[in-house]
Amino acid sequence: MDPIESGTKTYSIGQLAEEFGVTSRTLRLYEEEGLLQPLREGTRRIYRDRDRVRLRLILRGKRLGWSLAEIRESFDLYDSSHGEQAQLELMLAKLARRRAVLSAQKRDIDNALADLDRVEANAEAALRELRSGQRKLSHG
Amino acid sequence: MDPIESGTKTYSIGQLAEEFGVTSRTLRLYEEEGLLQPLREGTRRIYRDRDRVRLRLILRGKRLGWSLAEIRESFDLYDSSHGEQAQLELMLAKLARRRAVLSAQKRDIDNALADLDRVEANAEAALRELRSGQRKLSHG
DNA sequence: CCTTACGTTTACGTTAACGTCAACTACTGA
DNA sequence: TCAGTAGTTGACGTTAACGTAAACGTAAGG
Repeated sequence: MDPIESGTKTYSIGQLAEEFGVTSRTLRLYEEEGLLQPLREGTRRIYRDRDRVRLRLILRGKRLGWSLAEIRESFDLYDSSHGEQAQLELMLAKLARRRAVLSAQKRDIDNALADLDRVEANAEAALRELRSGQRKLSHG
Repeated sequence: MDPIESGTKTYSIGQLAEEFGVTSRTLRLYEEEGLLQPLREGTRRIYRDRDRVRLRLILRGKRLGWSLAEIRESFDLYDSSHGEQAQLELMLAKLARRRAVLSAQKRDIDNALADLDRVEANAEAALRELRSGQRKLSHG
């Protein structure tokens, strides 16, 4: 069985931390907050691939400016796709909210990028000015 | 002069706070942090349209998860498009960094939206299941 | 003149997301 | 056997971004 590494690799806290560029303190905090659930081998934490997937999602959430509470909420959403009717309907509502926020955020980014474009064009023009001036000088 | 309100309207701290859904404490903090520079009328703060523009940018930054320090840095970038050569080149480098971060953030959002799609589809399928079950029941 | 509304500064309180340190355990290689 | 490395659980420290409260000033209205 398991001829080519069927994805059952495990990781120590140090390995995982290093791989994702965080500290072990951070991983323990995420566990306290219910965002990660590594196995235990005695007292040591054992992280599996599913934990890596979660961690990836956590860090993506952070890059989007979410709090740990919001990230946990999103996990709860993802996990509860099989409930009763009221549950599911509430979930769909929450998903819609998230979608709206994300879309707005996307618009914000596009606007910010457009601003960047303008400022960058200005700066480049100013630079060209300066350099053409320099050329004249060195040829004078 | 000023026949149709040429954009010289001013605002008290309370008005501005209310309009943008923040507290006056927040506006004072932003001022302390160098993000806003309202005029003074005696001791009272007088906000002009340029302050509203700034505030709008500040709040956009916050929605993107930026710290106040990062927001101020972006203002500094925008304001310093006319410096000497070294300045301008440094600025272009910083702009490139920002652009990269924003683009990455945009990819993150797209991925998050795709995840939402999947979860939402699941939930809707589950709901349809439940409802079709209900229909059977009420027709039995 | 007195209250009410709105503003001011100063300063301490609070929450999130970690950093840092201490004291301890467990395994490993020389 | 002992040093070194990596892990563990507390617990206290720190920074950012405000909230909150105290003590005071000022203009308007009854």
